[in-house]
Amino acid sequence: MHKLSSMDASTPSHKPAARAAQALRETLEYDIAVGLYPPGTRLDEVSLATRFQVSRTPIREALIELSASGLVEIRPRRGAFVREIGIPRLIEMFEVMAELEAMCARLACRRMTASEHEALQAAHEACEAAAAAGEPDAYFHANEKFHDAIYRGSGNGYLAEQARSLQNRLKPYRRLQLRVRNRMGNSLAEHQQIVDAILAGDDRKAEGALRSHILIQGERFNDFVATLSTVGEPARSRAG
Amino acid sequence: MHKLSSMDASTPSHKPAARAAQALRETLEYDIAVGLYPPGTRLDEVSLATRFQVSRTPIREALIELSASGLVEIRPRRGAFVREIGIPRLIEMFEVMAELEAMCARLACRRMTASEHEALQAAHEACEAAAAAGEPDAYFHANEKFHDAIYRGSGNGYLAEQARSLQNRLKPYRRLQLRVRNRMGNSLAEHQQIVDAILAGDDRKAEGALRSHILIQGERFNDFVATLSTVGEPARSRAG
DNA sequence: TCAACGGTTTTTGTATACAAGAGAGGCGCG
DNA sequence: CGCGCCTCTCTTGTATACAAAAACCGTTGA
Repeated sequence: MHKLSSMDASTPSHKPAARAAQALRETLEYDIAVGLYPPGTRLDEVSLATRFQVSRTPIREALIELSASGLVEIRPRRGAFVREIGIPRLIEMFEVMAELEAMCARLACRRMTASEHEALQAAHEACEAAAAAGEPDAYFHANEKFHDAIYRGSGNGYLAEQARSLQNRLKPYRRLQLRVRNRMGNSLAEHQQIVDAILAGDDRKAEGALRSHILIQGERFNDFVATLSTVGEPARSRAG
Repeated sequence: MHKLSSMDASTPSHKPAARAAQALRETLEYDIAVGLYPPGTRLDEVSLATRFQVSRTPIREALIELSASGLVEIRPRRGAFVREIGIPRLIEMFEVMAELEAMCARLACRRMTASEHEALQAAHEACEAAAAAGEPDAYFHANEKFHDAIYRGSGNGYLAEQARSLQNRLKPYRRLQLRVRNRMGNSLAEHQQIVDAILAGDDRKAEGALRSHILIQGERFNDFVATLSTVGEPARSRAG
């Protein structure tokens, strides 16, 4: 192939990549997530093509994939823009996320196998370790695995996929609010309740615990952005 | 057979289409839904290009969009195939659909406006009319509008989008099972209960009614395919 | 001075050309 | 006669070329 070496400069992983477009999509996802391309940014095809040393074709394909996943918006004959999610929409997404996770928890109570129970506990302990060490990044990753263990435990592969996808979509925002004072400790306590409920098979309790666990995140995020009210809004400049 | 001279020959709508790729996607969605391309079919790019009188480029873009929505699967260097959903996966999807709709109902109880109440009742009456006339197709469309009224009533735009998207994905299967004996009448009765609960603001009841309304569909579908067990499977003949 | 108009330029969308991997089939070998 | 390898073809994936639409910008007229 060509010099793909430069192209994953910003991605942590670097696979051979059967199709360049797919690798490009992942790279762009990452770059958008970390803020290299802030919301509202126009993603110029030729600039991206020159940056990644490929032609416009795979760039376009990657942008189309991103638009399907909702990360960018393609306006006909106008180009691709990093989608601005806006606080109201974000709250809506957290609301849905809460319900998906609650559903996972409910199903997990009835369907989890013994080995899945172990995996859940292991993930929980990893969270404890990260929290004890006071490392937000480590906690963030352990937290992802914790939730993923519940998704898997739902015994519903489609549900797990959807949950994972939305979790991924909300990732940058969840990450932000982890910095809120004592959020890590509270999160861990909530995890403990969730684990207890699931292991006890109490589906009502597990469902409720997980739902509020997520809703709290949404609310905390809401508080958080309220603090930065002047910073959160100017992105809306497109309306002119 | 090949003389589908105009490309939207099989689509009901015909817009000018800013991008051909998007129109192509809709056409292919429709064609797959109605069974023109059964599950497992390989979607050859050049064949599609000649059929639609365009080059491979917009075809590829349409296929990528379809793969993102899950309708087709793109295997690297192998081509695009109409995705075989398989009964287990389908049941999983119905399970998620039930939860999404239940959530819509719950939220709708608290958030629906007066005009949305009217819209819901109007949609319900349209269903009654179609059922009275004994027209499954008309009922199918009225039913879609009925459910959409609830999605909208949830006051959660993201949720509504997701619900609509999944409903669309399940459309062909729901349509199938409408033919089951007396399903239309039962469906209507369930609708009545849902409307009553929502108008009364009884979120628990509405949630439960809508959830079982969908789950019943899934079960009926399961029964239905069980009947055709010999017909449902042969698509897996790749090994042959 | 401002607004509307027309040409120019940039950028998207599509078509075509080219490269490379995957599969089929034939050939040789065991 | 069966198995494996090699070649050849067919298809996908990418690059480039071209068309058309939209943005840009200066001009012109009121």
